[in-house]
Amino acid sequence: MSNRYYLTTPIYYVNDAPHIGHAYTTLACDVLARFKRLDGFIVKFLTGTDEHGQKVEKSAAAAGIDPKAFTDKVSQNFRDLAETMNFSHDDFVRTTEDRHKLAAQEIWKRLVERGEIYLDSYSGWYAVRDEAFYTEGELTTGPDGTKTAPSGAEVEWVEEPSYFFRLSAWQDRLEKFYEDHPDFILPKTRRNEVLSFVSGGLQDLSVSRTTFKWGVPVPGDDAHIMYVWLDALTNYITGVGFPEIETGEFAEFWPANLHMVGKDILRFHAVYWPAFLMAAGLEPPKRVFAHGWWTNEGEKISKSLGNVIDPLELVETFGLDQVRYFLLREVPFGNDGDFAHQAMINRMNGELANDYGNLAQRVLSMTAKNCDGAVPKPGSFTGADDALLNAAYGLIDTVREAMDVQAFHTALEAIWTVIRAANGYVDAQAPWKLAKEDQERMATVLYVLAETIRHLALLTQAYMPDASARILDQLAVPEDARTFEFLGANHALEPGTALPKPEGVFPRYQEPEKEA
RNA sequence: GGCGGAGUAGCUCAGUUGGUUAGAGCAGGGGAAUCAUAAUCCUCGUGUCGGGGGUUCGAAUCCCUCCUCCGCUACCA
Repeated sequence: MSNRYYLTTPIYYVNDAPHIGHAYTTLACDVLARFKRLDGFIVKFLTGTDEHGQKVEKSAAAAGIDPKAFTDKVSQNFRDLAETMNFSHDDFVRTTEDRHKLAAQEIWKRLVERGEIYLDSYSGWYAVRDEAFYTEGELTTGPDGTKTAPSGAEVEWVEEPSYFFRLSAWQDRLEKFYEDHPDFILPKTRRNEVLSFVSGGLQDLSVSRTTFKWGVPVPGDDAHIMYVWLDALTNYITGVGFPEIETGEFAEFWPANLHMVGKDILRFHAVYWPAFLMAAGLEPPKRVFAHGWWTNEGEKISKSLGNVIDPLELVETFGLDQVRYFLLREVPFGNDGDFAHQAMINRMNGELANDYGNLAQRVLSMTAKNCDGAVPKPGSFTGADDALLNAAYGLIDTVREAMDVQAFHTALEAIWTVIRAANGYVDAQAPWKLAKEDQERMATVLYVLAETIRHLALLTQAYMPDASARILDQLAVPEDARTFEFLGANHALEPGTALPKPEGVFPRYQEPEKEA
C-alpha cells in the first residue's frame, strides 16, 4: 500500500476560538494532502475537534446548555474555518461521536488486557483557581507554610483514585524506536528535545479522572472518565475505523504517514502516543512534525494582549490563496515566524502579482494578441528554450523531495527560481519585437513560455488551488489533465487549442485610502 | 544547573564527506526595455562567516574555550 498517504491535524480544543495557529497547522496538511493526491497517492486527510474535558463542561454550564449542544455549536466554528480556508480533509472526527467513544474504550480495554493500565491514586498540588496541577518545584512556599502556584493561586494537596498507564516501562522500547526511525520526529532539533526528555526517565501517566463527567467513561468503571490525551490521541485511529483493524481503512492507511502538530504538543505525540500504541499492540505512526508559532508584528500572540490573528480577517483582506501562500512561504517550515502586514504585502505584490501573476498575464496577453487566441505552434527549440523547459520539467523532483520532509518553503523557492528564469527569458527573447520581425520564432517563444507556465501552475495547485486552476483554465488545460502525471513534454500543450481571454489572477494589494 | 540548537551582507536566510574570487531573495544605488497587474530584465556588496586559540598545504565547514540568544527539562488543552 505504498501509494497510500494518511495525515492528520491535531484535534482542536473547542473551547478555543479558531485562530491563525489552527489555520496554519491544517493548511500545512492540506497542501501536503493536495500534493500527494496530485502525485498519484490515495490520501486520507483527517482533522477534527477535541470536545471533552472539564473546561468544556464548565463553559457549557456557564452558557446554560448541556455539553453536547455546546460542543455542537463551537465545533462548527472549526468546520467553518476549514470551509473558508478551502481545506480538503476527507474526514472530521469529533471526540463526542460514538465511533470515537468506541475506539477510545477499545484501546483502553486492550491496554488493560495487556497489563499496561493499573488503578492507583493520583495526588498532587492542585490550584482550584487555575484548574491545574503543579509540581513541587513550581511552587512558592510562603512564610506561614502555604504554597502558591506561579500564578499566585493557592494550591492544596489532593488525592483521587486514578488509573495509570505504565509509561515508565516503555523508555527502552521508545528509545529503540527513535533510533530505528531517525526521521520519526522532525525537525531534528525537536527530535533532540524528545530524546533528551525520554532519556531522563519516564513516570507512569495518569489516564483517568473522577472529578468531572464530560468524557469517555472508563470501560467497567463508570466512576472514571478517560483523561485527556488517551482520549484525544485515539482520534487518529478512530478516523480509520479502529477497532476494525483487519480490513477497511485501518488496514489500508495505518500507520499514519504524518501527524502534524504544533511544537507545544510534540511530547504527547512523540512519546505518549507511540507508547500507547505499542502497548496496545498497534504500530506507531511514521512521522510527527512539530511546526513553530506565529508572532504578530514581532509580538508574542496572546489573548490578554488582544493581538490574536483571525484567519478569516486575513482572507478577507488579502485573499485566500495569498494568505495560504504567505503562511507557507514566509517561514522555513518548522521555525517560528512573524506575521507582519508589510511582509504580507511584499510577498503578495512582489512574488504573486509581479513575478508569477504578471508572468502569466504578459505571456497570455501576447499570445491572445499575436496568435489568434490559441496555443501557438512552435518551431525547433534553441538552447535557451530547452534550458527553460528543462528547468520546468525538472521542478517536480525538487518539489517532491522538499514536500517529503515538509519543507514547504523550499518547494516554493524552487518554483520561484523557475518563475524568475521565465521572466528573464521573456526579456531576453523579447517576443514583442519578434512579433514584428519573426512570427515563427515568436510563436516558439510564446509556446515555450505557455508550457513553462503550465508546469508552474500544476505545481502551485496544492498551495493555491483556486488561482492555479484559473491559470490552467486560461491555458485550456482540461480539468482531468492536471495531476502530476501530465507533467513533462509528453503531455505538452496542443498547438492550435483555443484559449480563453486572459485575465489577471493575482491582483496587487492597495492600501485602503486613509481618511484624513 | 543539565541537555540541545543558533549566532553568515541593512533584513530574512542557504551553505557539513574542510578546497578555486562565501551565495539567494528583499531593501538600497545605477542602467535597459516597454509585451504585461507602473509589472520585467541587467548591474553594483571593503560581509572580521559571534570573539579567541588550535589541527591542516588549506576551515564558515573539524577540535578547545569564551560571549550572546533561544528551546527542552512531564501529566495545560
